Amino acid sequence: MTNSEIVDLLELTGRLMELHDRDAFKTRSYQTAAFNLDKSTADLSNMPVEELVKLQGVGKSVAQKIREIAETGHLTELDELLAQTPQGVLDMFRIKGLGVKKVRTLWHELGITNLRDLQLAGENGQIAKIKGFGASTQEKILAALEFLQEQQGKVRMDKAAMIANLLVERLTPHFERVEISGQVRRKAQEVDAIQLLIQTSDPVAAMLTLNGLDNLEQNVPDSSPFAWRGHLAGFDVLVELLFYPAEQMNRQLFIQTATDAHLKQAGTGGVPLLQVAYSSVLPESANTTDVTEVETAIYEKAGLPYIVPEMREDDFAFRWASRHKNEELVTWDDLKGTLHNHSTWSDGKQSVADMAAYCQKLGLSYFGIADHSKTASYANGLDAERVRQQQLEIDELNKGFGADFRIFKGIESDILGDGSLDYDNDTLATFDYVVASVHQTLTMSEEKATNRLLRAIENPYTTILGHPTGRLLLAREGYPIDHRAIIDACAEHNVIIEINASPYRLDIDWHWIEYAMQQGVKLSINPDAHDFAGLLDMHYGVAIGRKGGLTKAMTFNALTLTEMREYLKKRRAEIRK
DNA sequence: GCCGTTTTCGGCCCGACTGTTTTCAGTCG
Repeated sequence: MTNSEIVDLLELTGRLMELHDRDAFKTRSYQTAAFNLDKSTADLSNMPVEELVKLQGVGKSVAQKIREIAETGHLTELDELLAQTPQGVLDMFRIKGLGVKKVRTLWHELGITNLRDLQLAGENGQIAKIKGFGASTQEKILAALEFLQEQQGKVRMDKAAMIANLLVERLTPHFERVEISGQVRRKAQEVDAIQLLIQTSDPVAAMLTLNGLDNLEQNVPDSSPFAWRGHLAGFDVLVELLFYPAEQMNRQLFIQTATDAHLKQAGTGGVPLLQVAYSSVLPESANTTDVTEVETAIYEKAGLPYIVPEMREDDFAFRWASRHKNEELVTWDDLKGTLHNHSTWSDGKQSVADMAAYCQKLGLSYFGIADHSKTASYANGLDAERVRQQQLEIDELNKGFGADFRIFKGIESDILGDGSLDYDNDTLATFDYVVASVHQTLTMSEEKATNRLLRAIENPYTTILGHPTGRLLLAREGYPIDHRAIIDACAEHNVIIEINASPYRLDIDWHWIEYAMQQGVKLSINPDAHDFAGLLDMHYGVAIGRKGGLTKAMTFNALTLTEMREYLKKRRAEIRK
C-alpha cells in the first residue's frame, strides 16, 4: 500500500463518519490524520504502531487502523460504513460544490441515491426548494453533473500512460510485438481510449490468449475479429487492442496515432495523408521497429513535412511546420532548471535542501522555490516574517553550492479578488521572482476573471503568470478568460506564462502556446512540484509544450543558470526605476 | 480520537467567499 492509498482510505472513513453522523470530534481526528499524513514522507505501510503514533495527528487508534490497512488492504470500519452507503451517494461527492452536509441533505430529504435522480430532482426544481439550497445552487449542481458526464470514461495522461505501460508489460510475453499507439502515443492530455497494436498472424489465437489473461474484461459486442475492446479491471477507460500482421504494424502505428483531421491533410496533388499511408510501398525490412524511418517516408511521399507524434492533432501542425523546424521543439534535455516548486515551508513534502539536491541529481542547474503566500493559509502559506526566515535559509544553502547550481528565491503569490498580490512592495522586492496565481474565488465571469489577471500582470513584481485558468482536468472547468487579452498584456508587461506541468492542470492550454510565442511571450514549464516525483511532471509539460509547438528558444526555463540570473537581475532593476 | 498539558480531562479549526440568509452555514483550497 502506498501512502496516498492509505491516506485516501482514512480520508474516506472520516468523510463517511461525518455523513453518518458519528461523533464530530472522532470524525475530525480521522480527517486531520489524513491531512497530516498526506504530507508525510515516512513509509507508512512499513512502520510499527510505536513509530506511527509519533506522527502528528496519529494516536493509538489511528495507528492501528494504518496497520490494518497496510496488512489487509482494508479497513473494517470503512467497509461497514460503505455497506451503509449507496454507491450513488458516494458518486455525489465527485460533484464540485457538494460537501458532506449537502450530500446528506439530498440523500435524506429527497431520497436521492444516484446521479440520475439528482439530475431529475434538479430539473424538476426540487433541489432549490430544500432549505439551505436555492436556485443558484441547483444550477451549479446541474452544471457540475453535466461536466462530470462529459468526463466519463476518460483518464488524465499520466494515468493513461501508466495503464498503457501496464498492458505492454502484461502482453509482451505473449506476442512478438506490442506498440502503444493512439492518444497515449500522441500525448493527449485527456484519454478516452488506451490503444495498443498487437502483432499477430493469427487473430483467433490472439483473441483466445487475451481472454485467458486475468483482469482483462472484454466487451464482446464492441469487439471484432481483429480488435479486442474492453477494460482493464479497476479502470474506467476503454482499452482497444488491434491485431495486425508484421508487415502492417508500422503503417498502422502511424495511422492509428494521428487524428482523422491530421490524416485528411492533403499533400502533393491533393492526395490525403491517409491515402498515401495506405498506398505507399514502405521501407519495411519486414520487422523494422524504426518507426521514425517509416513515418518519415510517409510524410515525404505525401510531400509534407515530418510531424512529431505529439503534434498529430489537426492542421495546426502543418501551419507550424511552415515556420519552424522540428529540431526547434523543446525537449527534456533543454530544461536547465525549474521555477514553481513547494517545500515543507508551505504544503510541500520535502525540505528546500532536499528538493534542491534532487534537482542537482536530475542534472538541473537551478531550483526556484515558490511556496504559497500568506493568503493561502490552508497550505501553510508564508507571512512576511517566514518569508524572511526562508530566504535566510536559502542564502545559507546557496553558500554551499559552486558556480554551477543555485536556489532562486521565489513565491507563488495569490492574486486576490481585486487583482492585487498579497504582500506589500517591500516584501515583494525581496524575491528573485514572483509567480502570481489565483487560488480562491474561482467562479467569475470572463470579464471579472480577465480584469483580475490583467491587474496582476500589470504589477511590476509579477514575473510569471501561474496556471492562468485554474482548471483541473476532468474535475473542474477553469474560470473563463480572454486568452488573447491576457497574452497581449503579458507581452506588453514582459510577463512569462506558466505551462503548469502537473497532469492535473496542464494550464495554460497548449492551443494558446503558438499565439503566445507569436506575441513574443515566453512560456515556463513549471512542475508545481510538492515532492520529488512532482519534479518529474515536467515531462508532461514538455509533451504538452511540444504538442503546442513550443520551441526551446521560447521556453523560459531553458535559459542557462547564467542567463536566468541575468534575466532576473535585469527584471528587478526595471522595477526600481 | 488526538493533543497537551495547568498531566488524565477539556478543547479541538484557517479564512475567504457564496448563496442563502437577515446573521451564518457550507465549501474549498
